[in-house]
Amino acid sequence: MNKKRQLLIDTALTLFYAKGINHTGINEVLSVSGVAKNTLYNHFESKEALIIATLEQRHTLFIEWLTSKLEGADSDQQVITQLFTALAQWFTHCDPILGDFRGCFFINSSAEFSDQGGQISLFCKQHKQQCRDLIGQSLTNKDASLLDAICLMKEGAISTAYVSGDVTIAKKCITLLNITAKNIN
Amino acid sequence: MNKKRQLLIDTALTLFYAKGINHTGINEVLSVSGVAKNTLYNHFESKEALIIATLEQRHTLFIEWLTSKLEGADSDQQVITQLFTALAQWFTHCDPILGDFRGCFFINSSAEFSDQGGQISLFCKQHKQQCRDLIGQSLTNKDASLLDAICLMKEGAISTAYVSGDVTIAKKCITLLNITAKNIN
DNA sequence: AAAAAAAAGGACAGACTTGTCCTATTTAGA
DNA sequence: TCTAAATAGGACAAGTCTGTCCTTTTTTTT
Repeated sequence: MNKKRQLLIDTALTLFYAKGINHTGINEVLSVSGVAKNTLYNHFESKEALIIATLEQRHTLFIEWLTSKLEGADSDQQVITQLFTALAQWFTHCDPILGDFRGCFFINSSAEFSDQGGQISLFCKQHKQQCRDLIGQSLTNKDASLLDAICLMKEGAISTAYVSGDVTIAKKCITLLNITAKNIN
Repeated sequence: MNKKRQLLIDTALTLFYAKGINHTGINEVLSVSGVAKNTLYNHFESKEALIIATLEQRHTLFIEWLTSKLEGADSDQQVITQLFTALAQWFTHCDPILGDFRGCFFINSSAEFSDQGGQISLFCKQHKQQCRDLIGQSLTNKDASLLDAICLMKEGAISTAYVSGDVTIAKKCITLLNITAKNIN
């Protein structure tokens, strides 16, 4: 049965993202999901294995979300607009796919586990790289500078929205990046 | 004696920043500092009180560092150059004041404690606001847009340097922000 | 030098954590 | 229907954590 496995991943991801991984015990995942401890350890070798599975789940979800949001953009200006409009929706808790905004799950997880070079940090790094690649493919300007600017602003916006609580920042990025895009060559 | 109190804060800050707050127990702070548990709880009501004290310590240190790095800049272009050159030094572990780079202590702490509206999250938010104010005071262009761009890039650079391990990103910000600065009006 | 405050050094409680093991029950496949 | 796998439901071990309490020693102040 993969149903129990999936239920555990879904429950763990929700709790990990909402409360932080270290503040969520295995027992809480079990009581919320209604699954027995025996079953969890049949599917996952350890808590870390469950963490990795939640990272993979969130990664798949986020890439799907990002892909759909970038779809149909046929100019760099449109890529910028669509991307940061989508981020604004996420920040204001108006996105049904990504759920209640509590920052970036991967940035948060990297912060919780400062095991540099470890499995968790490595996964977060790869996630960011794939997001960058995806945005890069949507751009017609293949100069790396514009992509740099967009990704920097994206990371900055996520961090600012979460730490400073400024959810209006995503919209400002659109104006700023359009200035950059027009003058980068 | 404030010496013991300060020693506890220094030791805790070093460990908290290096390993994360949740992965650093009180007992480790005690054994590394050589202070007795009794003494710690005479100076601090709880672990959370010690955490707040380390945040205050780091805040003071960071503001001093930022102030010194922005000193003498008499153009916006120079503010940008000096700020991101300083960040580059920090990222490459070449800064003796801020110590080994492990991301932003405040972003990390916010990620660890998703107690939105809680004491820790609030302090992190205020720290970011004060950094913004300090940079804003150094700028001659009092339009908020340039300040927005600089702060967004700064947050993005810190996050990218830590999660993606790209320490070259700070230098790229200088070029990008100079484009923004020239075309923002 | 005497009195008071601070710190050391442990022991310990209580709660929490992950992970193992056992038996009974339910579910799925042959 | 019969068999085998999966799950439930606990008990439990071994470790962690924060925080309290005690006595003894050191340091500071009067």
